[in-house]
Amino acid sequence: MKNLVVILGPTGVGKTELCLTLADFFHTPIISADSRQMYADIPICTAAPTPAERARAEHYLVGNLGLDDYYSAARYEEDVLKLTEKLFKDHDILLVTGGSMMYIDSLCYGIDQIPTIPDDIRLPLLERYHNEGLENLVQELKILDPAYYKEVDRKNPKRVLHALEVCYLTGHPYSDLRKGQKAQRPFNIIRIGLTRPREELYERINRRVDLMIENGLLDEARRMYPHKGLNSLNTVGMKELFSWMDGELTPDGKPWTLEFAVEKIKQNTRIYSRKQMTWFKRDQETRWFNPDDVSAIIDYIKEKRC
RNA sequence: GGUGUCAUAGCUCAGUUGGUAGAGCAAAGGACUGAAAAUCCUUGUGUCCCUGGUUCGAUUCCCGGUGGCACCA
Repeated sequence: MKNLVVILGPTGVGKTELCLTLADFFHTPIISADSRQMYADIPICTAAPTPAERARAEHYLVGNLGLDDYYSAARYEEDVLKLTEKLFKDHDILLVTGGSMMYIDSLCYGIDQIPTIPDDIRLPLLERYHNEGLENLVQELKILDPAYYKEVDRKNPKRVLHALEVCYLTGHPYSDLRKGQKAQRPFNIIRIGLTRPREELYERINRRVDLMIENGLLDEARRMYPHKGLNSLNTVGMKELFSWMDGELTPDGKPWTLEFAVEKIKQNTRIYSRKQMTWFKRDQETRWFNPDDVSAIIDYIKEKRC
């Protein structure tokens, strides 16, 4: 039996460093579970493993996408399953690490088969949303998929729009395709969560943002600025710097300063880390550790591996 | 030193013609099935600067004090 060790946790907790240690100890490659580190052009912003770090272990799914490549949790599931099939030929243990909650869950538990929405369906709906507002579309969903209408967050445009997209594309209610069944994997999954006292985590996040600035985050943002509309750049660390470059106004009516933008990056990263914890906490199969407690983590992996 | 003005939530400020107060931001909690670092929801008790006075009742009016700011010396 093969083992997939999934190391998850909030941003900045110390996943990268721990995983390099584990990869060295167990002689395994590292598969990233980070939806933003996949984009090759924003390594500083996403705190992607550096060339030096990548030299210490084989890395997969880092810097493998262009800014306007389409990607999704479903593709991630598919890509990693293919990858593990190949890598398990030479390894009994593989490491997966990252903080993208939905990617990790789609890998561990599967995701329903729902077709990818082509632009000729997506774009007109988006336009209708901008012109007509959300309420019209919600009413339409009520007709096309009354079951989903009941449970969906009707104030969340992304949810409502996606449900409609699926209805239009397939001709069936979106809820018919939402099976929510847990997938069986041909390998043993060991889920390890990393956490720290909140104050400590926040300090690490703040420090890391300062380091990013020192390491050239501004240049990275300037290079990306021409593409700022892309989803891949709707990312903490880029969007705040774009706001600063655009001279956006703060709540009290003054233009953003660089200092303000940096504070916002820190703040939004902290908020993001909390959202990650909210998601991760509810999973019952995750065992939690402090990332500094390396020997306990190694012992746990040894105990759980098949 | 004199005159004026301000002092209310972690911050910026509303407000109460006298019946103990509310916005934005921050902060915290939550949701989450193909754009997820996205998107969305919920949560507001604080010596209303301090002492005294008037009043049934003062954060609100009055005297004094303290601190900030402005102007005059």
